[in-house]
Amino acid sequence: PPFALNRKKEYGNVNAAGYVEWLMPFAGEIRRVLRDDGSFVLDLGGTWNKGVPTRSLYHYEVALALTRNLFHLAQEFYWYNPSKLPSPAEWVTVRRIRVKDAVNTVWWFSKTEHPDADNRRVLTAYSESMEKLLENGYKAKQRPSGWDISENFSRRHEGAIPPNLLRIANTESNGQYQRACREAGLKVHPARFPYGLPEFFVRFLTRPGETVLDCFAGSNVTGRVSEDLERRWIVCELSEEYLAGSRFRFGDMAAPA
DNA sequence: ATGTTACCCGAAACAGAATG
DNA sequence: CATTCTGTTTCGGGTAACAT
Repeated sequence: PPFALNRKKEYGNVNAAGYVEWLMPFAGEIRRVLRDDGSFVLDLGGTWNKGVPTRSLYHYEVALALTRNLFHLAQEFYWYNPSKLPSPAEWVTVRRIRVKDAVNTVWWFSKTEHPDADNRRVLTAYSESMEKLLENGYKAKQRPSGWDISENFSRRHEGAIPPNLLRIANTESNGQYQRACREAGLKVHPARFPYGLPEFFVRFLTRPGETVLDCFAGSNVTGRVSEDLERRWIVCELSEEYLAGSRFRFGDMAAPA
């Protein structure tokens, strides 16, 4: 959904005060259509209290409200976008009393305590040092921190289990969607997901043939990802112009209706 | 009193082209 | 094929000046 930014984007943002009240009706409907073992993933960027260099707690208020009686919090993730600009400028680059804000919280909610999930679908390559460790062997013993590390630790699996910090740069500049929008004179959506973000959660939390819903679709990266991963998908978007542009993600180069 | 616009400030990543 | 270069992108904030 749109974040509670002080500087509004062209699609219009909601203020931090009242954000929970605004979001709750959507959350209720999402719960209604969600399978019992389904997941609800919510990407919420942070924001600042107007006029002062202190942080709003609105995204935590959202999490508290949603876990009161609608959802369980399965896990929280952080999307780290290393290519974020050093902003907000007033506090970060002018007065230099804060550092740049480069993570979004991504809340993973579920209807029951055991949503369908499998981290073997999102394994990553082993790090260089883990590769060395697997090559040279590993001495099983109790570590100083108290961890009991067994021989099993030197077994090579299919890959490394990812952390809940997702490092995904958002720098795409010349994709099919952007080029086609420019040619057609349609506005490029000003806040798109990098492909890898929805990809991670669709892989992790759904299986082929299952259905993904994005009710704040924007330029429909989620739909494109779901299509590629052979999931069924349904998206909603308020702006017909963004929806028209999103058709370019599917090779539909005809002038959108 | 309230809304609008211009201005200011700056770091890193990455795709794709060019070069070695 | 590996490296280097080029162009483009990124869910901002306050403030001053001006308009309604």
